[in-house]
Amino acid sequence: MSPREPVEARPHTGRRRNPAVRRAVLDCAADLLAGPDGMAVSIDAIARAAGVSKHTIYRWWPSKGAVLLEAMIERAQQEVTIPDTGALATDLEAFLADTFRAVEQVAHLLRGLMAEALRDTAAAEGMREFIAARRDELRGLLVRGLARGELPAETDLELTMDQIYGLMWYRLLIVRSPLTTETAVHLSRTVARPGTPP
Amino acid sequence: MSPREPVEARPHTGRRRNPAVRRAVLDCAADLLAGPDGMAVSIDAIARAAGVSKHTIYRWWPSKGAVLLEAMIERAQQEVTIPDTGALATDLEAFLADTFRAVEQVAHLLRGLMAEALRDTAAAEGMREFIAARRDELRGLLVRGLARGELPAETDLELTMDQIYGLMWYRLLIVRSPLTTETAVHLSRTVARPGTPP
Amino acid sequence: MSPREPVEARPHTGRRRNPAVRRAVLDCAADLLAGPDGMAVSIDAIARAAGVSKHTIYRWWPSKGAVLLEAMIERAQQEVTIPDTGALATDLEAFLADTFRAVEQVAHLLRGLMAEALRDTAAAEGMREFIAARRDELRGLLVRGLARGELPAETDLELTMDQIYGLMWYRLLIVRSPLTTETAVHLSRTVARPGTPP
Amino acid sequence: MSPREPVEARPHTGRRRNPAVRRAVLDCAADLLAGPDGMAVSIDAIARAAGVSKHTIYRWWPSKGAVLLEAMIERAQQEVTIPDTGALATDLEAFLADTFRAVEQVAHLLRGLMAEALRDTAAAEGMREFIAARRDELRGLLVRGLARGELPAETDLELTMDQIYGLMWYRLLIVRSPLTTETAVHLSRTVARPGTPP
DNA sequence: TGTTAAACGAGACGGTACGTCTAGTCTTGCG
DNA sequence: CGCAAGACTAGACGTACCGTCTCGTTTAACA
Repeated sequence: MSPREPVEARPHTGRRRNPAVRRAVLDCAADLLAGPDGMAVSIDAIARAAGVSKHTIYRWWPSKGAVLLEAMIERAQQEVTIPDTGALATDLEAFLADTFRAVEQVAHLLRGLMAEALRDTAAAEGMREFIAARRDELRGLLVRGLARGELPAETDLELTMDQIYGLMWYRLLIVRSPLTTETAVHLSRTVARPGTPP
Repeated sequence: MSPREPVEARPHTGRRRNPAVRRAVLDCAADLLAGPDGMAVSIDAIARAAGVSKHTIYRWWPSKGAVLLEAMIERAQQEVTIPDTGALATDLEAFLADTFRAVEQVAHLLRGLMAEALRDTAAAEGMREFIAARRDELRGLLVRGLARGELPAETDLELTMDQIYGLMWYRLLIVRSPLTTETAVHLSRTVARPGTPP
Repeated sequence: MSPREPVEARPHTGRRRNPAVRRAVLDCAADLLAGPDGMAVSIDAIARAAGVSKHTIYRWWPSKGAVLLEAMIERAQQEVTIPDTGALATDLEAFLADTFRAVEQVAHLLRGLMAEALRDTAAAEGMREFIAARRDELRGLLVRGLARGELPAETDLELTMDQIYGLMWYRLLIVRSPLTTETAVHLSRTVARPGTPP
Repeated sequence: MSPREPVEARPHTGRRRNPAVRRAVLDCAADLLAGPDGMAVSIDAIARAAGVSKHTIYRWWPSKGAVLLEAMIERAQQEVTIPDTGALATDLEAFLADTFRAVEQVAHLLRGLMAEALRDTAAAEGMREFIAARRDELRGLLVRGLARGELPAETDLELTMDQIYGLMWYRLLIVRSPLTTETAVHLSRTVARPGTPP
């Protein structure tokens, strides 16, 4: 990611919220987090980088965490498609590969967001909501697989998901090892043993 | 945890490092984190609570993260014994139950430590070291099980461990659901399927 | 002064300046200054109280100081009559009593205006003009008295006026003691010693 | 007044308040007020100029007004001596000349302080205290003159002082005409008519 | 009768200051 | 020397106000 030019030439929009401002803030927040001193980005720094008044940031976002959350969501928006081919093993593999790819791209953001969420309750809540939504997608996938008998009947879905997302966050936040397509393959196999019958 | 009396009556030890100071700092740090406004404890607050000079803290620890790390280690020291009965399923179950119990007791500390580690590289490094040590214990357990054929030969141990510790941290940091003995039982079963042969 | 209703029902006047707007702004500015947190009234507060857009205020007045100045002038307009009975002592007394009465009524405004004038050169200039006009009235009075020999021939008129208006502002801004009719009487006597000959 | 070097090389004093810091703050505050954009000096600007943390300023002074007040007091400290030769006319003249000279030197400070006092009640209170002390000095002088019969027996001392100090502040804040030794002479004559008998 | 020009409300925006907070460094003086 | 006390710098936090801007609506004046 290039160092992003000083934002300029952003015509006023009068009494309407200026979308360019929103863009600039979210982009700069994301970029700064990805930057060299990434961890710990200040609102002042974002405001300065985006050529935006601090006041404007606080007008639209209640806290730093909220800015990072929205920046992350926007960047992660690149559609993790939810496959449904009828075979859990392949669906899960595709879903995870896709998810991991998306997550790796916003790894910096996610770390910064987490740092915020660990101090700011509101940020934590927002993050949990986002996570819950994503979790629902995976649950749907697994439920279908379970219904088709592609998972042991006694499988504890929540536990399974905790293992999957747990591994993801663990690598992201703590050990910082990469989340590759290969990881997705291996992981989906431990969950949906491929030989499991129809 | 009771609100811990104001530390007092700590006689000088002259030119020797005063162990009581170390104790007071670590204890107060841990207690404050567990307290009502837990997240985000300041060095000033710790110093005040411990009746200790900030300077003294910085003489012995390089940063806030280091204090929290050591506090956590001390508290977690309550010996997670590493069982070796010859049966992976039961050993793993015992180990995880023990680990989860210990972790739940220092959950606040771990969250505070993580918040620090996400900003302070040094703290992160210290934490990773501690985590690696703990991981080695689990690896030993699994390796023995693998050697006895209690795990599928093709099992990727690192991935398995990422799943286990991932789940643990995921619940700790993000979803904040409890890590019970039951969790340990279920989890160890998904890893070492009890019926798996010798 | 009653808390002044929320301004409402002010029909548009199209491309003509709306006199009701001017009224509302000046009245609200004056009232807010007289209010409990009087010192330091913001344009936003005036706009809100007057139910007027900030833009409208800045269309008609160049700065906050200008608004306060005009508000003060309007309120002070209650005609300080310039007596000319032929006797300086009584004329001066009447003039001062009248002036003091008027000034006491806009004391809040004058303090607020002064606060502004001490920061904003333009406001200061406007205020000086107003003051100079009022000063001219007093000068006329004194000049006539001097011509009639009711003042010592060597009297320095400017110094005398500085003493009179100085006392007034001094009490207004600094010691905040009241400017009563009695003050006017005493003051006019020290200036135009009543026994002074014809 | 020269632009005052960037303050530097100010050795720590440990747990003792650093007098050099106090000096730097007061000096820079005074200098900035005297500077080209004199009116409206910010705490940030003072801190920057003095090479001092804002926090340090707020540790020792409760508000901007308090800083300006102390800066003014320090600068005005250049001992207005209180003469007592036994002749009111000459004593008063000397006192006023001295006072006016001192006041002219801190005119900028006094204006800035007044601007603050008109918004900040606490600053106003502090200023009033200082003014009252100075007023007491003058009162002593006049009381002695009155006792010696150098003033008309019916003279209202407070009114007289209001006229004197009123003129001073009026010129300082409003008309901005200079307070010269000549002013002192004229003024003292209107108060203590030189020919007034023993 | 339409068209245009200005007044107006709403309120976003950049800039700048406020006063508070924390991390981490430093010095004094006691024991 | 170890330590308590606490001053100090750096810089982030979130709030407030100023004066400028643009939008969309409303009416009066002009074509």
